[in-house]
Amino acid sequence: MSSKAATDPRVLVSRERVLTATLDLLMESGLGELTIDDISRRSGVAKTTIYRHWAGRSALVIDACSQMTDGQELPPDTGSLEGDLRAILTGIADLLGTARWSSILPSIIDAAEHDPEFAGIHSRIQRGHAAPLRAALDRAALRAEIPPAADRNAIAAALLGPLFYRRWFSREQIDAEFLEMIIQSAMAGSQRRDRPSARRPEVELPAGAGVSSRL
Amino acid sequence: MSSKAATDPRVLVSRERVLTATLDLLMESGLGELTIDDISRRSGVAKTTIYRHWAGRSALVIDACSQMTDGQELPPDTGSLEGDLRAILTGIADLLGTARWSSILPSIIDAAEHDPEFAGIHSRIQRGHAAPLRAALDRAALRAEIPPAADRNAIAAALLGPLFYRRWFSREQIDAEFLEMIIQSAMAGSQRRDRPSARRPEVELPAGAGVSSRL
DNA sequence: ATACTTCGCTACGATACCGTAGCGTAGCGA
DNA sequence: TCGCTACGCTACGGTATCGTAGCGAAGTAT
Repeated sequence: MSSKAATDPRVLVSRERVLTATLDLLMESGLGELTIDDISRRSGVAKTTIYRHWAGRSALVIDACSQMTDGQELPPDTGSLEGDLRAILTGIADLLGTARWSSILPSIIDAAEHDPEFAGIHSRIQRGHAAPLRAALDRAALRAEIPPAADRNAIAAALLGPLFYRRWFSREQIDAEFLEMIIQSAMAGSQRRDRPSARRPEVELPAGAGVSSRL
Repeated sequence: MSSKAATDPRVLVSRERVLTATLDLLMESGLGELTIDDISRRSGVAKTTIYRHWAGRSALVIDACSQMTDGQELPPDTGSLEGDLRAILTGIADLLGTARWSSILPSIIDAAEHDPEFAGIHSRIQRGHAAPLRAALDRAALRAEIPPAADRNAIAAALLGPLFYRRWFSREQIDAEFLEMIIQSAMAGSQRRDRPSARRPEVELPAGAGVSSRL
């Protein structure tokens, strides 16, 4: 009773086979097509065993998605903002082309739009791959490469947004020139901008241009 | 036989009620939860009637999504690139906060990831809201506000990407300061960049940083 | 008025997925 | 070796959704 952590190797292999099968199916067919029976067939694990470990489809999917952020590499520190950005964005561009999560994330985002539990998962994933970028921007602020009052969330959006846009919206190729252009743009744009909350309480938009935040 | 276009008012109202109910349900619960029975209940149109007009769920959803791009307004021409961008991005930010499609698009993007038919729909929608921006960039190129050889697709990504990122990825507020920062960044970044295809045939990336395009 | 079309309704059969129960087997730990 | 645990398997009952058939009522056009 002291440790609920599974030590029995049979449990571990069952869990792993199910989770990987879930991610595979999620990548191939999306969240809408995902069924427990398919997972059972694909993983070779009996459906009853799956229900012994997870309460249902929802719990399983959440579990699988949650551990999708594992295996993160530490952010590099090249000594300059430009070098950091180039390294980080190149890595992300790489993931966008190959990694499982670039196929799965749309399902999670869609689910997050309607289900608060998935919104939480997505929020964690989101913070996950923005973290190296935030760290690099913090270092750059310390080195005074960007104004300390600069809105780093906005800069992160200016950097990551275009990449994601190309992967999921315009479906265009991401090449080195594109990355370079994005980096130069963001660095130029970060020079004269203040973080709003540091100066004024809040700025109202003319015509409700805000997003009704669900989280 | 000359005109398949429905003139019978009963057909028209049936079609419209079904389509709007479909979009409503799509917005509320997403594509994964959408069923014909729900659409029938919500619209008040009998299920059999729905099947008289559409071959199945897929055809109906595609039809509904296709006409989501209608009602597009003409892009303004303020005379300067900066003015055009401000007007266009403000409008998009507005839509992101209120319009139906900002809730539905994630479902379409997710479906596009696995279904080529949805990929086509998404492609059309995508071109739809990038069109005013492209027109503005073309005008700016004619006025030599940006280099004629500038990669306008990349600039569009640098402008739209951050907005979409805030709406669906980071789920942060989009305020006027953010828009201004994005506009300034993109305009600065657009000054020294060439359109790759206009100079060299194609550039290979060092480490497969490209997106395996499905379309 | 009358012929034609469309609709709503009920009732189906078929299929798929859910989640559970029971039983025998095989692997694990002491 | 010997309990204990987890597993696979089969078989369920329940539910939801699909897509279709048939019929009478209501609307449309001429």
